[in-house]
Amino acid sequence: MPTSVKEKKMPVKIIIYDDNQNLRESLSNLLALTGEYSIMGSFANCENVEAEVLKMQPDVILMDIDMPVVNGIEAVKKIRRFNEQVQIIILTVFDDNTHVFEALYAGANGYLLKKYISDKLIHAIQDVLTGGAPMSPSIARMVINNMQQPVQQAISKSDYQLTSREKEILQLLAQGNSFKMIAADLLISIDTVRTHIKHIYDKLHVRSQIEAVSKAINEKLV
Amino acid sequence: MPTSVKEKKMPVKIIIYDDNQNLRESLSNLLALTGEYSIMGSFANCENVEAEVLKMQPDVILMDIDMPVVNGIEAVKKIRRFNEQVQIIILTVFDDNTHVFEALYAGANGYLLKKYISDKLIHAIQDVLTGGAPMSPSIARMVINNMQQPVQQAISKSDYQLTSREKEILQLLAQGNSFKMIAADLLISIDTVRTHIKHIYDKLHVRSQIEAVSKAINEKLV
DNA sequence: ACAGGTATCACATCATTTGGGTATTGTATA
DNA sequence: TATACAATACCCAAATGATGTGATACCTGT
Repeated sequence: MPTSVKEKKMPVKIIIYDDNQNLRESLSNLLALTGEYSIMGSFANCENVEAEVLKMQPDVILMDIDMPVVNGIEAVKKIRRFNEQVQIIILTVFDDNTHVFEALYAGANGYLLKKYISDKLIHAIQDVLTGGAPMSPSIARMVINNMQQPVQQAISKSDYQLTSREKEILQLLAQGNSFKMIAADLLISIDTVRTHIKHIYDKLHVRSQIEAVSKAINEKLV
Repeated sequence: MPTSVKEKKMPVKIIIYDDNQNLRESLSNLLALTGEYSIMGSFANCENVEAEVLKMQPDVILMDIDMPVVNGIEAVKKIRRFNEQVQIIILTVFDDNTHVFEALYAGANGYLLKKYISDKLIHAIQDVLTGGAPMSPSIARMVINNMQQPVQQAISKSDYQLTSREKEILQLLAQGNSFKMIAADLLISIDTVRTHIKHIYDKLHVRSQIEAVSKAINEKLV
């Protein structure tokens, strides 16, 4: 968890990257109104993002995605190579899967659609500073759907009615143990292991160790 | 994306599950104030959740987690077996990883901490109905951190300097093919397959098929 | 032209796995 | 109580895999 809770008094240092000059000025004005934020700089592109971040040591960066020369996602990656602390909020018009996930994978802390700026930006900045991750609701939905996918496969998947002993043995097998090692582990004879494994093969409709392990791991049976 | 946009006029049908009677009444009152919501029912436990949801066909369900008999996460799973449309918002005091992910995996659409109910509940209900996923900011942060993990593993992962032929053979092996089948597939002799596999074992530091396949799949080499 | 790496093939030996069986015990259940 | 199933154990014969040693051929870079 980030540890960027500000001490009182100290204004929050912010840098803005966006190629639209009007927007940069609007943001600066909006943030200046509160008196709690100090705009260290605002830039139309990310050509010198590393130097700028290093020099100004901002607490928060507001980052557009679609900019000339270096796009915002690349810029986030560059920043994250040397700075894990700064809170980065993406401000963009893109609400498609690709942009959202690339940005979050790259290391962004929040993702706010531009249409919500006037409503939510101040709140979003407070969120990231207190360890939250502000996202427009539609973005959050995409993220959740993304994490649910593998599970929905899991739900539809049958478990082949393996007994608990058989699951145990399949698990040991999938971890790379030989019959002999499994027998030693479970304190039973190797022939018993063989019998269980024969039953497992029958139930999984496979004919060898390798097929069983492959199927077990791929279908997350273990 | 969900298609539960309500037509005007029709009030939004809501069911509440929470074992705290005071909270159930507070929620009902809060929602009744606006006149846009119709509380179809509120229950202290999920014993008959399936029948209730089937009968009342709610648009939104507000679900506590910690309830006697059937907990909220199990209830979400039960509901999702027959109803994909209803929007489920978890209302809970739990903000730990386990509860959050289990709930979202189970099929919840939003996750709101109880301390934010007065501030955010109305908004959260609007969110889920318009395809959003309301989450408390700290919850969103957990979700994002979770999705960033696998990538960081991926980056640090070594490739053991396998040649392309070796990777090809390892892949076929991990799909459950015997040496014989691999040889037939690649139109080479079984002894050649053996040799490649010997080299693979050396490079992966393993001594058997299963160990190699287990390592390959778990480290996403294939 | 030579060294190093890759891909190919062969032979031999020993260990492990597989595919048929059969059988005993205990537990749960119709 | 009779039946079914899970877990245990054993046997035999055949297939497959593990390991070592050696060899040929083709690139690539020096």
